[in-house]
Amino acid sequence: MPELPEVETLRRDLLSVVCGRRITAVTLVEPLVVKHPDPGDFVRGLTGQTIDDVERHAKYLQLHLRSGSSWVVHLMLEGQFFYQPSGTALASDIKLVVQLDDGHQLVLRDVVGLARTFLVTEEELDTVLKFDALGPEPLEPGFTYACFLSRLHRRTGMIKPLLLDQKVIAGIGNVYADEALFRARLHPKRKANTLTESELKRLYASIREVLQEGVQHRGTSATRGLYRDIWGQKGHYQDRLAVFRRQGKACTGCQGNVEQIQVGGRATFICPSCQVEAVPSAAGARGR
DNA sequence: ACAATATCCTGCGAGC
DNA sequence: TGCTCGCAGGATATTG
Repeated sequence: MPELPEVETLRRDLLSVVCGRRITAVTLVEPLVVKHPDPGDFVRGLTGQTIDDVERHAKYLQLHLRSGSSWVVHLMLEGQFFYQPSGTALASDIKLVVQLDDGHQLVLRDVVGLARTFLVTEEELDTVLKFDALGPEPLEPGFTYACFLSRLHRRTGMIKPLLLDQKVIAGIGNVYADEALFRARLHPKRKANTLTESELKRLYASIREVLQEGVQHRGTSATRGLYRDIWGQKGHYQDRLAVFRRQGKACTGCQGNVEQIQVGGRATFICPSCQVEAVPSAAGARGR
């Protein structure tokens, strides 16, 4: 499941190869992956376009086209996006093949069938994709501690589901939410409005750290559907995970073992001794 | 407005 | 062995 670090890795690699490339042909194998506009208009609109830039918004990849429109891809749980020589034998579950004028093809693959793609105008980025509703980018300079606090202001829900909410903060998924909460020594079921100032500071720093490290190590390939980069290579952050999918294994910070629990309907991994659910009783637990 | 839950989809592991 | 069942999980819709 590609999250911010994985999609950011895809973005950077893509940027290095597709800028200025013209799309010479589009083969839509599975029309259901196109959510906007209708499949025919998608193929006609994409064909002949030149790619000028690649951006990321939360877990969306946005390929800017010279027309001013954008080709947007969301990989959801198991989507893969490859850049490979044209004519490379196609794997199973290929949804879309886009030929470029450099003798390469961009391939969208997805076993589960939840990945989705769009061709949108500048205006439709907000009306169709709701980009304007996305929370702040946690690795951007604008994501200050004050910004982080404002996103959690008066929120009463459990902290982990809030971290997963793309409208609260953009780009965090199940892997990095668990890693950030472990690093901050916070139980995922803690209510946001019960977090103390020191806890909030720890969480803010931890979110940035785990995402930065994830990017540095080119993402995590430990999950179902194995994340791969545009060349088909794995990331390396799975070797550094402290809790995610490490149930039964030794905690990296104490003598205990990692456990798996359910939080908000999601599999969640914690060290029960490092991450206690109780609210600290000492002073400083001012509500937010 | 917010919180909580169901739904989508397919492969896979557990259990019988 | 082969079947069923439940789970995985990001985004979205729905319900409270």
